Amino acid sequence: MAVTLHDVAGLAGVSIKTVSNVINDYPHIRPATREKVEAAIAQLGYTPNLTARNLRSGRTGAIALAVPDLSLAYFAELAAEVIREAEAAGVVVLVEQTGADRTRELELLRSPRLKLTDGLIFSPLGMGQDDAAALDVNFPMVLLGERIFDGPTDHVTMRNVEAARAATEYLIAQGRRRIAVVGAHEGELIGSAALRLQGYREALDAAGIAYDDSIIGYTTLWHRANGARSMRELLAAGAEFDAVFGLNDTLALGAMRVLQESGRRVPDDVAVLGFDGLDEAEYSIPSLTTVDPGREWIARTAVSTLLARIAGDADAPPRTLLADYRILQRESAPAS
Amino acid sequence: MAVTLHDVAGLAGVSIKTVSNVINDYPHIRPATREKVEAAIAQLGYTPNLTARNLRSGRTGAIALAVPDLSLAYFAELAAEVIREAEAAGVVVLVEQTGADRTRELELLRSPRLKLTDGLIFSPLGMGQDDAAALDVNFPMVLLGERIFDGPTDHVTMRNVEAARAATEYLIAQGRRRIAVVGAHEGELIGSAALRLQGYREALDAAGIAYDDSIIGYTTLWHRANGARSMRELLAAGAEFDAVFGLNDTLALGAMRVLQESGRRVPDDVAVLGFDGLDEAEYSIPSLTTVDPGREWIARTAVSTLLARIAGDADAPPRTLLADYRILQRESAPAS
DNA sequence: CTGAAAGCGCTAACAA
DNA sequence: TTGTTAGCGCTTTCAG
Repeated sequence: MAVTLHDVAGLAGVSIKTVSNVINDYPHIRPATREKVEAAIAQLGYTPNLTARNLRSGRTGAIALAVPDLSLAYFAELAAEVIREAEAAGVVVLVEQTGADRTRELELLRSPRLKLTDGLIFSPLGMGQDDAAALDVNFPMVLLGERIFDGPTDHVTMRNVEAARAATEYLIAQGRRRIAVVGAHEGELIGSAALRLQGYREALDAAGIAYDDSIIGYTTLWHRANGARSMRELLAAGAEFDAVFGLNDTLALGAMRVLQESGRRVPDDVAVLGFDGLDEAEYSIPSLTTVDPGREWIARTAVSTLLARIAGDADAPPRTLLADYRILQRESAPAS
Repeated sequence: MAVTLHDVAGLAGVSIKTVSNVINDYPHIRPATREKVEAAIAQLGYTPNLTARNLRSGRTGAIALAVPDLSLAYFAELAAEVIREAEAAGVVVLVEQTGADRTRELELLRSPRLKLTDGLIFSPLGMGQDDAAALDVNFPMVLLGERIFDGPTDHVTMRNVEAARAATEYLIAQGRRRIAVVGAHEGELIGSAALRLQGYREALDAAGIAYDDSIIGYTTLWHRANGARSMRELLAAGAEFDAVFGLNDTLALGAMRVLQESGRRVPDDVAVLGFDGLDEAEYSIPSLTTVDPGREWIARTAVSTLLARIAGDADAPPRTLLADYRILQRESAPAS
C-alpha cells in the first residue's frame, strides 16, 4: 500500500515527475528512461493512489446511480446496464437505494457522499413537484423517469403514455373490452403509474369504451406480492374483465398467478399484458406479453449524457431524451 | 463547489483548525465560536471535500461489491441487502460486474479502481484453484462462495453440500426416485454447481439410488433460458424422471416452463425444486419449492466482517462463516 | 527530455 | 480553547 511515486522514482533514479510522465503516457520520454521506470514500477508493484490523483484533478472517475431498490427486477436490469456501460467508459458506479422514499431521496441530493462521485443518475420516485427546487444541484445529474420537474436537468425517459396506449390498443384489437388495470396509484398525476394509466384511458376513449374505476387495482409499491394482492381484491369484489394490464411486469406476473389460481385460463378467459420487458416475462407460464420501454437504450443514454456533462458541456441546454418502445408479443396476450 | 475550510474560516474570523474541529465534533469549543462557525458554514453552503479527507485519513468510506451480473436475480437481491447493510453503517457501495469471467475477475483484483474503496466483497465464479495466489491481496477482502482457496481470507458462504443433500432427500422422501438435475457444470470440482451436485449424489447414495448421468443437464451460465434449454435437451433425449432439482431457482423456473409446455404436470408428473429462495419463486405457477441458503444473513455478515477488518482487526485469523439454510415448501414439490 | 517546487482540501501534532 | 504547520500522493507549471 505504501509504495508511492517517490519510491519508484528513488529506485529508478529519476524524479517523481518522470515517473508521473511515464504513468500518464506523456509522449516525450526517452525509451531508456521509460524502461527503467517501468521496471521499478513492476518491481515495487506500484499502483497510483487514486484518491490523491482525484484530489489533484478534481475528478473521481466514479458516478452514482440512485434507484429505489435493486430487488425490483426493472432496476436491477437497469443497474446492470448502467454499470456495463460505465465500465466501458472507464468509470465506476456507486449504487444507492432510496426505497422510493421522498425523505431519503431529498437527503441523497444533499449528501456529502455524492462528493465521492463526478455525477449522479437519479431515478426519483418519492419526490413530488413541490420538491423540484431540490433538484437544482451543483453537480452533473441525469434524471430517469418523467420530466415532471422543470429544473435545468437532463432527462432520459420512456414514452409512458404512448406505450401504455399502444398496449391497451393492442388488447382492444384482440377484442378485449373489459380491461382491468393493476398498479394504479390513487390520486397520482405525474409519475409512471399515472402516465401509463393515462395512456390506457386514451386508448379506451379512442375506442369508445367507458372507463370503469371498479376494475382498476390500486397499489403503491410495484412488487409481485402487490400484483397478486390487488388481483385478489378485484376478484373478491366480483369484478368482471377479459384482460389485465399490469402497469409493470412484476405486477402482471403476480396478477397472472392469482388469476390462474382462481381457475381463469390465460389468455382464453383473461389476457394479461405487462410493462417493462423483463427477462423473466419470457419464461412465465404462459409467457407474458409486455411492452419493452427501451430500458437498455435508457441506460446507455443516461451514462453517455452524464459523462458528456461531466466532460464539460455543462452549459448546453438541458435535454429530454425519449426511448422507443415496442410490444413483445407472447402467449398471455397473443396477436389473436 | 469551491468553498473550502479557508473560506469558512475567513468568514467566521477563526482559523481552519477551529472550523475543522467544529465539523468533526471536537468537544472543547466555546459555544460562541461554534455558533459563528456554524453560521458561516450555513451561509456559504460548505460541505467538506471527501476526497481530501480521504487522502488525509487513508479511508474512503466506500466498499466495493463484485458480482457476476446484477441481472441475475440472486445477485441483485444480494446486492440490495449489501447496500442496505452498508448504508446503515454509513458506508457507500461501489458495484462491479465481472460477468463470471476469470480474466475480468483477475483484473479486478489488480485494478487501481479498488483504491477508491476500503475493501472488497467478492463473489468469484470464473477463477479456479490455480488462481488462489491472486487472492492474496493487500486490502481487506471478504469472499462469498466456496472456501475453495486457502489464502488468508474471510469467507462467508452457504452450506451448499448439506443444503443440496437435504433438498434431494426431501424429494426422495416424497417417493421420487428419478431426480433429474439442471445446471451441472461439466468436470467442475469446486464451485457451487459441483458442491450442490455432490450433495445430490450423497443423498442418492444414502438412499441406495444409482446416479445416472443421462438425467443430468449441463449448462454453464445459470440463466433462465439455459434452464429451459437444458430441460428441452433432456426431454429430446428421451430421459425419464419424476423430479427435477434445479441448481438454482432461475434454472428451475426455466425448466418448469418447458416441462409444462411439454404437457407434464407439476408436481403430479414431475416435482420441481430450486435453490436460492428468490422472491419470484413464490409467484410462479405452480409456486416453486426451493432452498433458502441464507442470502440475507450472508449479506449482513459479509458487510459486518469486512467493516471489522477495515476497522482494524487485520491480524485476526481468517474465518469461514456459514449460513443456515432451510427448505421453503411450496406447490412444485409439496410435502406429500 | 527531466527536475524542483507549489498546492489540491483536509487532519493532526504541536504550540501558544 | 484555538492557531500554526506539516504533510497525505499526486499533477502541473516553470525552469533547466
